[in-house]
Amino acid sequence: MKQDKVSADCNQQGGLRVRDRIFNTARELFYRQGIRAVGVDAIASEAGTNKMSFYRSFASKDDLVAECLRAQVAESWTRWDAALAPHEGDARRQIEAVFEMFLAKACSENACGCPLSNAAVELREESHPAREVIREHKTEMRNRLRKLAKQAGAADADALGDALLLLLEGSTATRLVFDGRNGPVGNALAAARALLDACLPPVKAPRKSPGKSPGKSSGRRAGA
Amino acid sequence: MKQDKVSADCNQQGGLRVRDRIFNTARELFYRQGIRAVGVDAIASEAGTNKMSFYRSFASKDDLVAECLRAQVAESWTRWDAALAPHEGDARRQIEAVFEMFLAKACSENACGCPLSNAAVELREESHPAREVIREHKTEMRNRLRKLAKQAGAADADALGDALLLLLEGSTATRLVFDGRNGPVGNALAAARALLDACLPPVKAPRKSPGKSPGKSSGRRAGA
DNA sequence: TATGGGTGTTACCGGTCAGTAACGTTAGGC
DNA sequence: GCCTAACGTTACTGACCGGTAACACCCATA
Repeated sequence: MKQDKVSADCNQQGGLRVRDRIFNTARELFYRQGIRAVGVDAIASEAGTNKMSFYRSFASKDDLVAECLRAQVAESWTRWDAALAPHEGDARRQIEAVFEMFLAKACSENACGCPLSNAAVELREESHPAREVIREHKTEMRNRLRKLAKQAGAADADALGDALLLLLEGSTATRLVFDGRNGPVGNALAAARALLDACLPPVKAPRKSPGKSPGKSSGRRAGA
Repeated sequence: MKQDKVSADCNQQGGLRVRDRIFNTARELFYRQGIRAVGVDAIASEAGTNKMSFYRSFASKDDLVAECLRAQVAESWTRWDAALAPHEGDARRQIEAVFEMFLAKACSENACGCPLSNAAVELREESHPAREVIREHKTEMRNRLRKLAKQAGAADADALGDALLLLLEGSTATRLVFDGRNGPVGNALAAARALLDACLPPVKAPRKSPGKSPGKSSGRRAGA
C-alpha cells in the first residue's frame, strides 16, 4: 500500500534487501548512539521498514548486535591485512603502517571509539553473545601485535606488543571525550615510534639522528 | 512498620542516612553493571529503601549519575596527589608513582575500567550533565600529565604527556576484556618507563645499564 | 506534649522496551 | 494464472523505565 520508498532512509541503500538495510542501519546507530540507547523500533524505521521485518531477519536484538560486531571484526582484519601487505618482510614498518591506518580511522571526523570496546562497556552480562566476539577479537589483536613485535626483533616482544595495544586502545577510548584534531590521539603514532626505537635493536644503515621526544622521532635509532 | 534493617543491604552501611546509602549503592551498581543497565528501582531496593526516598534525595537519575561521577573525580585527584606527595621535586619519579597507583587500581580483582570513560561510552547525548564532568576530568588529567612531563624535562612535553595518557586510558579500557593478571595492563608500567627513558634527558648519576625492552627497563637511561 | 523532618508504603502515570500474532500486499518465476 | 517468498501494516503482550501523589509512621527536638 503505502510502501512508497520516497522518504525511506536518507542513506541511499535503495537496492538492498530489507535485511541488509536493517543491518547497515543498526551498525551505524549502534556506533553513533550506543547499543542500549537504540531500540529495535528505531532501527527498523530508520531502515525504512518495520519491527516485524526486523524479527523476520534476526532472531533477537542481541543476535543482531553480535552479528554487527562480527562484521566489524571482519572489516577490521581486512584493513589490517591491507596495511601490512605493502611492507612484507619489514615488521617494524608493518607496525607503523597498522598504526597509521588505525589512527587515521580513530581521528576521522565522526569517529567515536572502537565499536567492540564500546560494546564491552555497554554489555556486561557474561552471557551476552557479543562478549565472546569482543574477547576473541581483542585477544587476536593482542596476539598479532606481539607477533609483529617479535618479528621486528624485540627482546621482550610480548611487552612491546602489549604496549602498542594499550596505545591503540587508549587512542580509540579517548575519542569519546577529545576530538580527533587536538586530542591526545594526535601523539599516538609518535609514541609508538618512540617505543619502537627504544625496544627494537638498531637497524644497520643509520638514516637520521635519534629524536629525543616522541614528537620528532620518525626514523630508527641509529645504533649504539 | 516493616522497616526492619535486617535484610537491608548486605554491605554494612547501617549507620548511614538514606541518601548516602543510595549514593554508595548507585556508584557501585553503575560501575559494576553499567549506568543504563541499572534502574532507579534497583538502586533503591539494593540500598534497602524505595524509589520515593530516592526521589526525595535526588532530582533525577541523570543528576545522581553526574554526582556519582563528581565524587569519582574527587577521589581520583586525592589518590593522585597522595601518589605525588612523597616525591616532591622529582617529576619523573612522580610520573612513575602515578602510574603505579593508577595501574594497581586498574589491575585489582574486580576493576572494570574507568567509571568516567565508561560513562562517556554509555551517555552520548551532549546535553547529559555527566558529559561536562567527564570532559573536564579527562582534560585536567591530560594537563597534569603534560605538566609533569614538562617538569621532568621532556623536550616535547605535550607529546610525552599525551603518550602517557593513552597508556593509562588503554589500561583501564582493556580491563573490560582482559583480566588484571595476564592482561596487557601488566606491561603498562614498563611501557611508561621505556617512554620516559626515551623522551627524558639522561640523569646525572647512572645507576643501571639501559634495558632494551619495556619489560626490563626499571632504571633511567644512563647517558649518551 | 506538640511539631516537623526523615522515612516507608502503596498505587499510580505515561512512555518505551523486546517480541509476537494475524492478515494484506507485492512481485517474480513457473 | 498461480504459487510462493518477501515484505508491509496494525494491533497487541508483558515487562520495565523514570517519575509522582497521597498517606502513615517514627523519633528527636523544642
